[in-house]
Amino acid sequence: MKTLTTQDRQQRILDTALVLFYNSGYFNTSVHDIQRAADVSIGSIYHHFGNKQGIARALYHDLAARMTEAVFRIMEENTELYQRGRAFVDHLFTMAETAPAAMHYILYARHREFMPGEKSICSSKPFEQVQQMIGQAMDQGEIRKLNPAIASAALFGGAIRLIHLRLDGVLESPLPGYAAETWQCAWRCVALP
Amino acid sequence: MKTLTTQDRQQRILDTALVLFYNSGYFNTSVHDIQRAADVSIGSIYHHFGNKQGIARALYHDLAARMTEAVFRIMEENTELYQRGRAFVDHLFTMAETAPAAMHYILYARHREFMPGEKSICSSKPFEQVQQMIGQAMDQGEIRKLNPAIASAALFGGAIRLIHLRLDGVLESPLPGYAAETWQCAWRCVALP
DNA sequence: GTCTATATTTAGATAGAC
DNA sequence: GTCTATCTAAATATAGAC
Repeated sequence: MKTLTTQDRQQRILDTALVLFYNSGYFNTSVHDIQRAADVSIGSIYHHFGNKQGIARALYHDLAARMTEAVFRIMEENTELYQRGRAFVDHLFTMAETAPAAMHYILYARHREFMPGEKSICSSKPFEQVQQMIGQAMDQGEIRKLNPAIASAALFGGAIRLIHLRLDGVLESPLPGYAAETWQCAWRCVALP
Repeated sequence: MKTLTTQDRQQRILDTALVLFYNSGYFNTSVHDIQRAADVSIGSIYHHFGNKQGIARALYHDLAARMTEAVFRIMEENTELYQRGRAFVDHLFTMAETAPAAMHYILYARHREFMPGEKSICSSKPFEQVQQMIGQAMDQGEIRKLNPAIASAALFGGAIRLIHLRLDGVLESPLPGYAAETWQCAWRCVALP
């Protein structure tokens, strides 16, 4: 075995918690479960995260930050909404396959139930970026003028729905195979006449 | 005060539990909370529902049955997917306003976390009815040929997304006002060229 | 069927040695 | 910073009178 740095330890606690939350849910996972699975002492967990909520919050901020970064990168690498949205769907679908626990935690978890005071993922940074992106495209005449909420729901609601189905085990094939058709489909909602 | 029949009592337990689950979540609601809020003894609850899961299951079956009935009625009253889907969106949006707790419980709750063995809402009766409805419209040439999962996600993913936003407090206006535009938008995804 | 009182278990959290 | 041992509160569930 090798010795762990403090950072490694913290990360391992988070990684382990994420998987347990994914498999059993936040409330069915005890701090003792995390301690056992991460092979770390319970004292260590409380030292770093204060309490169980602290673990949830740390995870939330980590994953939200990563998502923000991804959206930012996508917006830099593409100029039009059509390309950007497509890249975003690709990103989400890929992530759902490679990091299902993380995807689940971001999209699914009833955060309010265990992180009171934390603002909903729908009001968070990456979500706002996407809204902004759509508003811009509307102003520039790339897409139809629509209620912004309806436009974003129409553009990404289908993809999100498919992710839910996949994470629920209803879809058997990997999501990336659906990305092209999903996006073409969604685009029709907002495309100019 | 008036005396309650056994049925009234059971229903009141369920109604109370639903609201508490909506406000605080299943795991943050204790059986004692339900007992207190419903003004019923804890013995009564255990007598009727066996355990806490029993309450959740009874609620689930009740609400799923009501949803199945609604879908069935909509299918009877309309013949084409365009009308049926529109009526379904209306139904969902109205229900989200008049019975948010019920809507939340159906759409949102992580049922697997507290009702192991129960099949996901996505594999349940009303969901299958909708899938069938779409398949039929595809066969009859009312809509484009698409992967069925993508088609249903495209048609109703946007509406579901808006319901989530509304229940999360992100949308301030009542949903029914969005129904027409939402459905017109969604329909473009599947409309013939 | 309904009630109160109680048993049992387990969770979250802390103390204090190292 | 990490650990073990322990405390305390609360939740699910049961027993048994009415």
